[in-house]
Amino acid sequence: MVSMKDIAKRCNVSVATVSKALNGYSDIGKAKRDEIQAVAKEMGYFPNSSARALKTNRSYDLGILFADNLHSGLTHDYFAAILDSFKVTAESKGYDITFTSMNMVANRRMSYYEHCRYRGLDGVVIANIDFTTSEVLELVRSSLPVVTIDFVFDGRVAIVSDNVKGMKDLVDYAVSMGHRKIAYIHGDNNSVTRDRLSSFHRTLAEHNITVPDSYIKASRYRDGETTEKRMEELLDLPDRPTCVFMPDDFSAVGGYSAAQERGLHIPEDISIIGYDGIPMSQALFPKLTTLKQDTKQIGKKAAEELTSLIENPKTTLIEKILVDGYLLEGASVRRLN
Amino acid sequence: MVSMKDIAKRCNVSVATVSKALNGYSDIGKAKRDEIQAVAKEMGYFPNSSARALKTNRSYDLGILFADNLHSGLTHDYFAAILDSFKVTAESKGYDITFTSMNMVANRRMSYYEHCRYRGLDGVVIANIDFTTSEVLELVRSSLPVVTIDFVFDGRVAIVSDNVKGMKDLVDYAVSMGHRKIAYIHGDNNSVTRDRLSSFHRTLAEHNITVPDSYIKASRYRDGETTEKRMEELLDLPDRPTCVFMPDDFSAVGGYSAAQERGLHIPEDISIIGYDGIPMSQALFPKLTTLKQDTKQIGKKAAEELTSLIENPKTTLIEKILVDGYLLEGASVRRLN
DNA sequence: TGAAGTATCGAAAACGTTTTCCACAGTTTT
DNA sequence: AAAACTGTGGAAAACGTTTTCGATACTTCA
Repeated sequence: MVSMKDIAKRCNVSVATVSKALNGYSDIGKAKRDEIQAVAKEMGYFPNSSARALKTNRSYDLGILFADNLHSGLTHDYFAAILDSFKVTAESKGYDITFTSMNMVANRRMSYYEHCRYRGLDGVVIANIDFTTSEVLELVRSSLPVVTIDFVFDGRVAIVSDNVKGMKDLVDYAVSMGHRKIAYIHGDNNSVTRDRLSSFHRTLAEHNITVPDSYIKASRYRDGETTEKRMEELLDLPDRPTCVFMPDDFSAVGGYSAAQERGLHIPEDISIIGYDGIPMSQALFPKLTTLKQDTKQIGKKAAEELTSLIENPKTTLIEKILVDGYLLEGASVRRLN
Repeated sequence: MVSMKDIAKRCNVSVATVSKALNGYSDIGKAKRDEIQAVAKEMGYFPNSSARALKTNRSYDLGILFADNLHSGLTHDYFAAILDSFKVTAESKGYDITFTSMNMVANRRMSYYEHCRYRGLDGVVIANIDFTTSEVLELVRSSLPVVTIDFVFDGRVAIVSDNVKGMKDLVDYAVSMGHRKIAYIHGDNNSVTRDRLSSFHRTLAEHNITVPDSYIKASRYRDGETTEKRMEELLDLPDRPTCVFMPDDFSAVGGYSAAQERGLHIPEDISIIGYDGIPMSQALFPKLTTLKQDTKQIGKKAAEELTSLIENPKTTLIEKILVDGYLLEGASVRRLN
């Protein structure tokens, strides 16, 4: 590998001069600067990020923490999409992305925080399902720049998909289509679910619609089988709902299956509404009506906030940045009026 | 940050001794070693990966190169699953994972190879769709340890899903179910598709079954809409096939839609076969019969081969490592005999 | 008892940068 | 003509490690 020393030797200058020429310092003559840059390019020079990081305490490397209980890992559509968007805009700003999951060094397991320090990461984005573990808390309470997704910590900036508005839009839509008997199979018990659930109830209340307890079922996100079972229970109800909200698009397929196995047609016999707006939802038959979460925007904002936090620490903290989704009208909801 | 120097001062030893105590060298007394380790832990010491990498030329960081033409990025189920598995086993071996996509440094775009050198990556796994770009070639021809997925380069180790055997298994299955009129909507023109297509033809020939040209349709991977159109064309054929192979599970949903929109039932009226075995395929109704690619094994093998290449450069190269999948029998194929 | 061996530790160089401070020349101001 | 800038460049320290080589003290052996 060709280093600054090699260039310095070839140009008969010092390494300090080379550094200045290559990094756009002003106290250097134009002639020398041009010569050095030319030689550097010719010799195929590239800086060494380790040396640079060692000296400057800046790695231009961002961590992403992404661990969920079910270990769906990168196969989780929603987070994968956010991550991808995060990656794209972070890279455009000159940052690399490194995973900050569990790791070993010297036979000892490092905590997330330790891992970040070890790698000298400039900041980290947390896109977890479970934010309550002590390791996550250690990271959040540290001095490292942190941005969280869909979870709010005091004093930390969070990018959150507006689940309240999203659910309201969906309920409003279902009601506008004439539905009054609306059920909700919800996902795991976390802040996202609580937001959606309370918005579900509040919006129905605004429409003066009461929802029986039997219309609220607990399933789990991305769990088609469990959701299918809950759907069957709803379909077996004496006073069956006309429209059922699913935990998410993926498990909505379980809802489809439950209906189709009973010979019911969607949306003629039963209407179904999803959440997420993943590509698959529009490949289903009939196309799923769902709320498209703006994963691209979420990832982009996360990267922007994180880099701004890094490069400009005095920025006033807007703690919570809400990102709107939008309703994706498929053909899975029947018009009743 | 507490460094070795701090520990050395506190223990009245030199940094060299601290380094030895912490890294398990033999030329150090047990008493001192224990004391130093205790103090290190107490002071919350962690090594600095940049300094270490600078000195040793080993970063314990692996690159993953993952760029496709459609920019499906991390939302590509198949690659995301492989990546996740790669990540898990690489991490268990003490390596971190960094993305090696395009990147800027000093306002100049780096090539993949330059990027790897810049970050001092120990090796890189390439899981691309398109392996023919000059940048990928530059990387492959370099001296960096490289493992490729589903593509074979001379002198490089490749992990490839056995598409020949996979397709053979599927065709054998369809034939065993009594199907003779079998169509194939295939994906983009690349080596994977060519393997599957030739295996499709060869296996049918072994069964003395001829397939009309009109039964072979070109679509694109993960493209539900195009696949749906091709499926419609097949269904409109005067001599309609009884069983249709899809490019992949995701676009198979397009096949389902085409059939269901015509009021056809799966598998009673038309049988459908997918490829990949992604979770969604088993959430469909009816469950899709497909070939489950062993993404977990592929990712694991890739990580194992890459780390072994790094840590033990003299390993004899097994250039091509085939990974078997297995048939996932759903309910989307009707028994005709 | 002297020589040889062994165990333990440290000094110092090195990895490739960045950055501060100083030096020197030439130029402008008094 | 002295003083004060200005522009350009270099010396050297520093970042936190690893690693070689030598030094010292202590054992062991003949």
